[in-house]
Amino acid sequence: MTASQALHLWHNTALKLVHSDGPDLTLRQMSILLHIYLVPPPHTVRGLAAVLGVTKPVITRALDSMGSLGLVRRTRDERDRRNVIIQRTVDGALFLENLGDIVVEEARGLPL
Amino acid sequence: MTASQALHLWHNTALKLVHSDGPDLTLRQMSILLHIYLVPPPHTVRGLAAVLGVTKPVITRALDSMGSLGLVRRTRDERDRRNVIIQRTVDGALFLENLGDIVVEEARGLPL
DNA sequence: TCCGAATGATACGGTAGCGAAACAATCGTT
DNA sequence: AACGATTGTTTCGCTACCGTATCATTCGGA
Repeated sequence: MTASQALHLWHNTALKLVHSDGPDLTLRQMSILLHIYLVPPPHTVRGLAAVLGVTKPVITRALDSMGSLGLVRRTRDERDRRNVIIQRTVDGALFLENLGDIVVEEARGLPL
Repeated sequence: MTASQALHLWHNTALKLVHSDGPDLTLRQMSILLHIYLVPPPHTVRGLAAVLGVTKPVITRALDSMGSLGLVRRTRDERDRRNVIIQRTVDGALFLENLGDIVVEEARGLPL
């Protein structure tokens, strides 16, 4: 894959995401969501903050937003009640499934 | 490319963008920037609004933001002074060059 | 039991985005 | 010259995000 192809792929995919009337996630929110769904659990606020290199309130806010969108769910860790375990949802999985399909589709139609 | 690979590609790239202390562009801003640099000129506010499917103030605001970041430049169209021509800059080209390199690099290291 | 450490949430002031509507400048036509 | 159409910008009220600092809860060891 060349740099030019990569930019066209990013361009076409971003454009489709803008066109779709789905939720309008920040780059950070997108990163968090992808991390939760692609990396084996458990996921905590502190862990995500470390991985993303951002402060904890950023994670809390992102979980608030995506939680009210139904993309993610919070549960207390019963073994250490200070922790919050972030869990996947059906809607979140569908959302990312759709994203993956868009990327694949755009990659297929790329100029050589 | 499989959907899983696509998601990993998106994940790794988004993560690198979050880590980098570069400008934090919205998905819409990213779309606009890519369009300006990948599609032959001329580019106008109205044209971009139509392509993105958003209102004109969205484009004006995005150009304000990215203009002050040096990623984009505005010029009056002297043949029809109602139009504003959006032009590329060296910094904008460098920014996207870097993005392309990140995507290519991440695509290379993808799990099979 | 008590006290420091750790985790996540909240408060605060500031910035930036949004859509809808109104505005200013310019053009083309009459 | 005058008028309507077109283009881009601005304004308005609103929502959401940011980092810093602080708070509440919980844990674990002295």
